[in-house]
Amino acid sequence: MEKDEIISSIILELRRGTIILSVLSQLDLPVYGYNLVTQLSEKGISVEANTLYPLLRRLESQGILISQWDTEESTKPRKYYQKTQFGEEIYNIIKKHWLDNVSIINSLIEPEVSL
Amino acid sequence: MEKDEIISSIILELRRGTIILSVLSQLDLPVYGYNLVTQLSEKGISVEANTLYPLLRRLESQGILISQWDTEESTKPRKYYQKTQFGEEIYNIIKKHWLDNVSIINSLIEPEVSL
DNA sequence: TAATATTAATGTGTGTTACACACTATTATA
DNA sequence: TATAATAGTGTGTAACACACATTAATATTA
Repeated sequence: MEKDEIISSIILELRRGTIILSVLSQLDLPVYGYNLVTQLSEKGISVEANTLYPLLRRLESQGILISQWDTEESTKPRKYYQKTQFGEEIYNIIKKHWLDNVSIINSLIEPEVSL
Repeated sequence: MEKDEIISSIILELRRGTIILSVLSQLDLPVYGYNLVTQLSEKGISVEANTLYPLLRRLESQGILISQWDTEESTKPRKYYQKTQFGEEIYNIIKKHWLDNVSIINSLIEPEVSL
């Protein structure tokens, strides 16, 4: 296994799990999948479309999101997702976990934070 | 799937990947596995021993760590791990990725950061 | 003191889960 | 007619949890 492979596999694991957080953060208003990809990409988070679509479906099956087809517009049919109230609840919980975890890890990797 | 299951599975994914970072952060000096578990636990990171041991071996097989048995002491034999120079390099790279990623995600989940 | 339980320390094996990657499919638009 | 927009499926991989095994030292109790 080469250096680049090693690094990218570790980076992959690092990003893993944070995708849900990123996605949920964008769903205050209804957004469709393809738009999420570009939107997140613009903000520095690169998510594969073929990762995102199953993720959205999974979150919907868990009751975190609901979706609605929009076939009215003069464009390809789009499936808009938004958080349910349950999803909002979940989002706040994992957001807290994230922030806690970040501060713990940051204190581990940068012991000379203070002053 | 119940609420608690959903949450803990998401949290699991969130923690996943950060374990390597946490572990590497503790290996400036040689440390043995069991000690890592307790040490990280004290600092707020709970890692299962049966997660850690394979992880350490994996990192060693990738050249990130080297190990050395200590059978001299009047205790059970301990396998001490420390970063190689390559490991140090990798650590710095993924640390940077982590910090970048954290700031991106934090800006996503807390749009009202400034001032 | 002897017997036993607990802690310290490392290890293996299996199942689950999410992500990447490759692919298909359809409709607008350039 | 080709490319972008939009959604989907299927397979492989890799890491983690969980359960279990093993040995040696220490603590507890008989």
